[in-house]
Amino acid sequence: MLSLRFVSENLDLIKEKLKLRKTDANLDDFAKHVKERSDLLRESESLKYKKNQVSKEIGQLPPSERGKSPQIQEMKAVATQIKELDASLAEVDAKIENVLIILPNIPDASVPPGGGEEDNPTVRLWGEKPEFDFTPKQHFDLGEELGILDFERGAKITGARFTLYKGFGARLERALINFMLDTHTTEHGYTEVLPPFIVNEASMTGTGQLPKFKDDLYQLEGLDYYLIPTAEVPVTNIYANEILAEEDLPQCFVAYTPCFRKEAGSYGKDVRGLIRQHQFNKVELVKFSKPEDSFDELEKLLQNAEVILQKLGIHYRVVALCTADLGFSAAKTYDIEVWLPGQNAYREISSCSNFTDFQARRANIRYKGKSDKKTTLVHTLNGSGLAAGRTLVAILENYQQVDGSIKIPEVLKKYMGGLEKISK
RNA sequence: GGAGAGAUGGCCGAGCUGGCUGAAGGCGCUCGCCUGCUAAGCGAGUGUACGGUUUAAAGCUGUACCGAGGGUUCGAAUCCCUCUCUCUCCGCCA
Repeated sequence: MLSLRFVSENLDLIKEKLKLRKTDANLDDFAKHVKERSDLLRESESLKYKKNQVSKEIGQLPPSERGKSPQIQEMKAVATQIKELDASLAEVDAKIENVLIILPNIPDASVPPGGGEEDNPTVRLWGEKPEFDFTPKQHFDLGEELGILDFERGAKITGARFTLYKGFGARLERALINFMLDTHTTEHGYTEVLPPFIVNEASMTGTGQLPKFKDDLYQLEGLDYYLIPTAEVPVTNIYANEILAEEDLPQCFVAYTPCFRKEAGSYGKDVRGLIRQHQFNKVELVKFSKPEDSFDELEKLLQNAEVILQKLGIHYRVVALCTADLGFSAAKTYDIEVWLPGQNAYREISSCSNFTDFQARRANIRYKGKSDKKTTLVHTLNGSGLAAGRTLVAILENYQQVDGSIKIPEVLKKYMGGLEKISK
């Protein structure tokens, strides 16, 4: 969320930025409402001042005289007036809040302008596309033939976009999760957390999923509880409504969680295979940083995520999301896109973002300076490190052999009990 | 699920027969003094948000906040209602 003050003082700038993002918001009456709010607030507060003063005077009267004090009648009227003013104020506040809460973050100045995915510039490439002297297969064919991925039974148990992993398929996914967690905790200094997989409405609002993206979430019937679409939600909310000490920043967390997404509006996209599931596993990196450090922290976080693919020896590219492709809460985002030879395409495997103070304002996460003693909103960041399911896809497609077996990447062998390859 | 107790400032902890309580007292922390150093001691300070004043900051000032939301009252941390969470006991359970 952007601050009321910032928005009301920069309406034209906001409109301009919204255009870049290709989003729309009705800001027509905003200035009017802000003025109205400030008038009501002032009036209400001055009446409250009067009421407080007079009430104090009444309290000082001897008890015998209190009952007949004309001031009581007078204050009765004032109290009614205050109640009416506050009711109007609440109405205006709600109008303002309804606009602010669905306004996206402002893209950072370094974000490339663009109209869509095709305008995302490539920041760098790592590794090379592997050469095959046969036609590489797609992961779902490989997985089914090896008996490690069972899409039909997943669909039977639950429905479309749910998959049953079996044998070394299940083991490989677990190996990846452990490999990622170990790397980030022991080599990159992140603290591992295992958060709840169900969160309340306040948490979802804090990170920006609610109220705008309710359709993408699984809500538990009759409750204001939701299945998490990413660990970003529970982990960022660790510090909701807290004030941290400056010397405790930055704080870096890594969490494995399953993620649950309705994928509303993606019918017909990636219908086969593991790429787009309603439930998938992900290792997520989350940071809380001082404002002046957050863009440096983003670069580090991105590199921490890249290391996973480097260690796995899989070719990828990093793209910077352009203004139109940026997510709702993000000020800047890099995507890591892994090479999938079976698909002959790069596919997103991680998204690393700096949310600046956008989520911190919603979730009310601040820190107190050591010298200046001021409280300031922190900056929050996060990125996948990485999506486990898609990483498994990348391994199947990049490490496939002509006989349909899968070589195990060196770094994963110890997590696979020394296994060299998965074969029939 | 049943019965009970509780939720106060960074922490502990009073207040809870309504007004003098933004909130006693202690601890912690910060600054100053003192001491050869440390400890002890002395003095002052020590929440957040929003608004007004100000070129700006500081300062001054107003409002709100004693788990959350409503209510009663001229006036509520204190009374009433609802909710959330924590703890104890019983039941059930991985």
